[in-house]
Amino acid sequence: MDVAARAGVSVATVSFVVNGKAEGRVSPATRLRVLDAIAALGYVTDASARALATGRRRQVALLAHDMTNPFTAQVAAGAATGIAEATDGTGHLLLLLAAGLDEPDVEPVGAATVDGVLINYPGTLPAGRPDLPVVHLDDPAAGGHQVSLDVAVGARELARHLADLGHRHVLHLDSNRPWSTFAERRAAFADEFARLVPGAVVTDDRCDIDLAAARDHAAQRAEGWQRSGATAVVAATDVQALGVLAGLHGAGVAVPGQLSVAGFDDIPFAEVSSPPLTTVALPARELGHRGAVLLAQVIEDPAAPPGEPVVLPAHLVVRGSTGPAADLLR
Amino acid sequence: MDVAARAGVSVATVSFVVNGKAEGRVSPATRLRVLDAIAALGYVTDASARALATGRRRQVALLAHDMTNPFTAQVAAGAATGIAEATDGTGHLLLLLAAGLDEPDVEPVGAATVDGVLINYPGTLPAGRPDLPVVHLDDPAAGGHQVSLDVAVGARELARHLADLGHRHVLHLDSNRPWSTFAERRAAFADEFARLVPGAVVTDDRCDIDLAAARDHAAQRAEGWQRSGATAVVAATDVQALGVLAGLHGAGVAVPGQLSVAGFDDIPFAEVSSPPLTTVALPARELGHRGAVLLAQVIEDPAAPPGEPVVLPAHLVVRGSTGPAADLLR
DNA sequence: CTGTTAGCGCATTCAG
DNA sequence: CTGAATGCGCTAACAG
Repeated sequence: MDVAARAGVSVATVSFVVNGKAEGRVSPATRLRVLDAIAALGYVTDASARALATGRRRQVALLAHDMTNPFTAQVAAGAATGIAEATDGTGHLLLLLAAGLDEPDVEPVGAATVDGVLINYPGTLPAGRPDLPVVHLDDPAAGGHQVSLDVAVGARELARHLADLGHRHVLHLDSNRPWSTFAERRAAFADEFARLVPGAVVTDDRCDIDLAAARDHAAQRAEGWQRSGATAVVAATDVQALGVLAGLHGAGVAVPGQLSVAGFDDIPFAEVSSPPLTTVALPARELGHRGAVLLAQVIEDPAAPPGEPVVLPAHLVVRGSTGPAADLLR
Repeated sequence: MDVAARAGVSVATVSFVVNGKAEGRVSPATRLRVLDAIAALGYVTDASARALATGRRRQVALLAHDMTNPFTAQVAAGAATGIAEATDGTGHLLLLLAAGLDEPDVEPVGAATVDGVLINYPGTLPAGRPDLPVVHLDDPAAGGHQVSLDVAVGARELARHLADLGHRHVLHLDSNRPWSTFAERRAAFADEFARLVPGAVVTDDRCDIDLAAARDHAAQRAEGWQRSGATAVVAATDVQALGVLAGLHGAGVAVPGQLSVAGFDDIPFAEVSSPPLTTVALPARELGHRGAVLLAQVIEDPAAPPGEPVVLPAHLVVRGSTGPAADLLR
């Protein structure tokens, strides 16, 4: 290092001040001299070299299926602040392993590029590094460290809400992805709904988690749904629910007049649709945040056993897209 | 390496087959033997060590202001596919330097963690590494390598569209960020509008690029806007336009009956709002994609001069939020 | 076609 | 309190 030369000290000394371990090792005077030299030379420590020497990559990855999805984006934002906060000073970076809707590229995880992984893509687990710190996000079926959402509570609130409004037949529009969180949403809703209203019927349908897909699907099925006697549709995600809203609007179906609509997530756009969407709010940002903090701990102490999974509350947010069952009005 | 030992070869040989440079150097037989050993031992090459040895980090960063913004998310998605495609096999990773609305953390760029940077955050430039490959996204004011959007063309189309509908007074809701792309949007629109309609008036207003902020702003100003004689509002971004739509709806203002609304970007949600948003479509995904491809080239050959900036076309998409000027109907 | 060797830039012992 | 030496795991010349 020429920084050492310029300051007239050894590389070790420079290393100490750079890493904040100068305390009790380096005299304040030389420390300042080193700092000056660093500033003068515009020296920046090489992350790769440091990683090689320490074994810490100072990077964590977020594995998700689609950054373009508002929910995922919120999780990412939360994870970013969380990891920054938890490793204050050490500064871990967030590596996004989520591009399009297709399989994410897990190779970098194997390539020892990261110290840990946040997984919000159920079923996708990094191979080749069995002891890599991992925390699962909203994947109750996964083992190990995880932070989840209590979707069941919200789903039950939604069931009660619709029951109170006089609905007896609801169409459940599920996602095409076989993830446990979706199974849980459906089960909790259907069970509670059946418990609450005698003779309740929940019809199942499904489509991709995609605005356009949901819109087209709804536009096409709108008439069928109504003919079947359904007075409300509950979508597995807000993206789908908003698509449904658009599809129904296009088909001339009044919401909530003829059909009530609700979703899960409470993404920002849910608040500004017309009508505003009734939805089970899931704390995406906090999910990411808590997950990152947990991951930082696991990285710190990989040996620690999983412990109780963190469970974040979900609750129903009632807005304008749900109203009295249409058949009551006839 | 124990892989070398297990295969009975030297580390160099292993390195060759791992890096696909075995052609003409290693016999197919030993190559297979090495591959077997790798598989058996579950060996993965250490990215840090490789980076240290080669000087290539195999990572690029995307500097943006808010991953939660749909436009940014699309840019990121495009960049991810672009970088993957451009470096096929070499596989660069995408590092996201964008969390909340606050200043992104540029430190990693300085820490030599990346081979290059994609900047979609005008004004923010990585310090300390003057020769780092950089490509600017949609920042016409920036020098060097860049891929931009021809927002002016779209803005003029929008001006013509509103002029044709009989609008003479439009309120322009700008962003609070002093970025050249926004200045260009406003200028191109206002100039063309003034050229097209005699006595045209464009009133300026502004608010944050935030759904809730725009909604509240619109709800509060709705009456004032109308009293001022404005018959249309053009927002700098779709996020703001959608917020305005919600705010006006809440205030009981009919769109496009009393006030027409238009934006810029054509984010996915613009298509499903009610009414669907008329907007100047900006190819966000391609912006990211092309930017990544360009960056890969610059990384490949840093000495090459910038050349002509890539300019992507923007065009108006007319949907339901714009209609005849209200004063014509009176 | 394959093995040997010298760093890449830094953090960390161990002596001084 | 400070300096010199060692190695992290890998790649790229260079020999053989």
